[in-house]
Amino acid sequence: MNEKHQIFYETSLKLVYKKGFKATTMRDLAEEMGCDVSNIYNYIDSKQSLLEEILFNINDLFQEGIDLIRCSDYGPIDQLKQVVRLYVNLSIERPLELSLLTNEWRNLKGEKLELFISEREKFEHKVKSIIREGMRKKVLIEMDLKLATFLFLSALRLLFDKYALTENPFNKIELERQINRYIFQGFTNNSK
Amino acid sequence: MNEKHQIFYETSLKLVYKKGFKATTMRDLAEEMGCDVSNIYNYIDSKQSLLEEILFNINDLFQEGIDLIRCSDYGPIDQLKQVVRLYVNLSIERPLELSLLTNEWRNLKGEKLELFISEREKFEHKVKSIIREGMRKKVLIEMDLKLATFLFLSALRLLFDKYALTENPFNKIELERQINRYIFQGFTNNSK
DNA sequence: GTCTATAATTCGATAGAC
DNA sequence: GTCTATCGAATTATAGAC
Repeated sequence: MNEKHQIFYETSLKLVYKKGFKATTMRDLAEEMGCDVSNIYNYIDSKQSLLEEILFNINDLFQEGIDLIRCSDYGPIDQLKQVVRLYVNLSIERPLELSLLTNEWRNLKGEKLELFISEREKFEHKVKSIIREGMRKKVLIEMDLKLATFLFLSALRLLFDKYALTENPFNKIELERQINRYIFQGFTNNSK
Repeated sequence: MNEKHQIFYETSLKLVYKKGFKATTMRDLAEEMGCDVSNIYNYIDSKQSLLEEILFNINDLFQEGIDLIRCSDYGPIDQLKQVVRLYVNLSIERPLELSLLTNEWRNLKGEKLELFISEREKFEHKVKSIIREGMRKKVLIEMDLKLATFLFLSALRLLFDKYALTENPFNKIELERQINRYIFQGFTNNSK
């Protein structure tokens, strides 16, 4: 990936985030790059391959992250806190890619779509296995495993929205601390 | 809205949910309806107006719901539990519309897009005011108000995904109970 | 690498006969 | 309400000159 490709990659990210993949035309990309439509095909093979590149790049970071966490010596709760950290870090550092990951994957086609879905399930399954272990050890509350995995991940999955465009009031450490307290201790104040 | 319009409306919902609004063509809709493309314009004015109708219909249900909750006599936590119930009910009864609400609103244009965004902010503001009151009364934990609102809503916002396609293991009451416990008491088991 | 020009297709929408 | 036929615009992508 040379320099021009890199510039094109980041320009594409911004535009697709803003307008959506389907609504972003090659002409839009060319205008944003300040070149002709035909030049874009020097950097990529097709519009479709651009989406594939973006989505599988960011997917790789999640898969690497969760694998590192799972082979660590931490207990279930600390492993889940590492998952929180993974999402916080990527949401801050790569908010646009995370947005496309949740909003644009339906635009993949054929075997790429199937591959993506299976990767997504693989990731969820790994998180689920941590939660299952936490329930088995009684450090997490007993509840439907699938629902628990969904609830735990849902807050993290939309986190990018707070960082993709809006300025943010506090630093990464404080954000992580508040999210962890909300998730693990709950919303109700029991300190009284 | 006559009967044919109703059938078309529901057919559109399924197709747009499955393929996305941009990727769903008038020809796709016609094929699914078993009629010609030109017939569709007997039921709607344009493809764009179809999206507007769907999104503002479901938006109205949320606005009515949150307004009813806010003018009730319940305390902050019970009002938030009513918000959970609102999402659970709509996620079960109208999962496709909820999916479009979160995934397709970017495809609105001009003043309709602006209107939608302002409606969305209005709803969030109302939820936020309940949470603010809960923090003031010390029944909710002290934390950044914006982050708290985001975390509370994020789990509810993606709930439709569990009901749009997948079969589900437990009933509405049990689902609501488990979500409430997760949100308000937290993920950690403190019963020991 | 960059442009002009254009192919080949698909899109939303309409006119007009029945 | 339903069809046939089609318009005009927009789309992705390519060929070929420089």
